[in-house]
Amino acid sequence: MNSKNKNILQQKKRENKLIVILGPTASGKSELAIKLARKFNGEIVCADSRQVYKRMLIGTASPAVEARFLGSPKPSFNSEPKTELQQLPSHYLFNFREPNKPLNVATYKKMAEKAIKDIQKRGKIPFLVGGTGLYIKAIVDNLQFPKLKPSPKLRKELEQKTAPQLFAMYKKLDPKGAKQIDKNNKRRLIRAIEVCKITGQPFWAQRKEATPLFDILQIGIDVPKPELEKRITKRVNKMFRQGLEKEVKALVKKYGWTPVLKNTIGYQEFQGLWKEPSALYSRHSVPLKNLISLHTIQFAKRQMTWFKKDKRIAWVDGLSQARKLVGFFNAIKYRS
RNA sequence: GCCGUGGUAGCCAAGUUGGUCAAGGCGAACGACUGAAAAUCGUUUCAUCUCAGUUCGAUUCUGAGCCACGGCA
Repeated sequence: MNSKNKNILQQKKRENKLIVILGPTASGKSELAIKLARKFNGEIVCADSRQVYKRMLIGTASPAVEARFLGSPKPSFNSEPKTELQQLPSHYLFNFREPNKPLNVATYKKMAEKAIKDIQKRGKIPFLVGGTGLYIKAIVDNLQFPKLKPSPKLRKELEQKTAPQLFAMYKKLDPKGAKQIDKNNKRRLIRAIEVCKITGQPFWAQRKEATPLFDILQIGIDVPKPELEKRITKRVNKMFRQGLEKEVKALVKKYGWTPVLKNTIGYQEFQGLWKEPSALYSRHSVPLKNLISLHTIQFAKRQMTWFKKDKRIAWVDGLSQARKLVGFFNAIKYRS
């Protein structure tokens, strides 16, 4: 290979970088991402299945609460000095989707890839930041989803059946897959049946990865469990102070209890609590806070279970990050 | 002090007309995960208040004690 080609290759590789910052909730991902992005001329792409939604800022600890770079609605966040705001890196895929229009992995993947490429084209470094394991995996491993949209009709029909019935159905359609599938998990069974029925092919054969589109470094933030739990409790308290209850009420008023709201920690817990409008805060806030903290802690555990499997992740303890990152960034800094 | 009710896992809670008893839920630990993923699902873990009596056998029946709750004083 001559040196010219080599150069082009190298150039290409540089243009292809993607840095992923992941970890459980409340581990400090956003903060780290903003710092790094500032330092290395980067921009941030959301990898969080809840921060994509509009008006769900406080309960998802969206970075849009701290700063208004995405035009978050209320003037209460307005007090940040302008210079601070201007220094904030651009954020993509935050706070953009209506909570009554659920986003899913496949759609997310398309959007995120587009955003990443766009950032790269402009010579900046994309930082993919979030805690949704599947969303990150979709990008990192370039997951190829079966090419069909979910069919609400079929799903509704299947929803009526019991898990054993669904399993029997699936077994007929895809005997191989049936051996591996989680046979009590209706949600998975329904999807698997859906794919088989519509495509006429076994579901298992359609779970594919492709070569990654990017040159990726995954950085995980590892916080010891007791400390993480403390941070979570503290953050839940903060959410209430910031007006979580108001936020939830406004959402419910506008959209009703949509699936997204019912499936989000920090929101779902409010269901059925507003019989007398004004009484809530003092009466329920303690048990409510505890419940939300508990669910968040359990969620963090699930996130870690997912992330721990991926041996490519470089774990940092939140302080020694810089050192571990230097090597990776050298190539990029070199460039300009 | 008297009367009543009750004491089953870290918490809530079933049941045994006496038979290797010990459901379930929450929690906890661990895990899975390809178009709902902050979702969904799996595995494991832990118990009969104490002492005595009746009995082949007591978690169940009897008595005493301790504790909790409610009522009356």
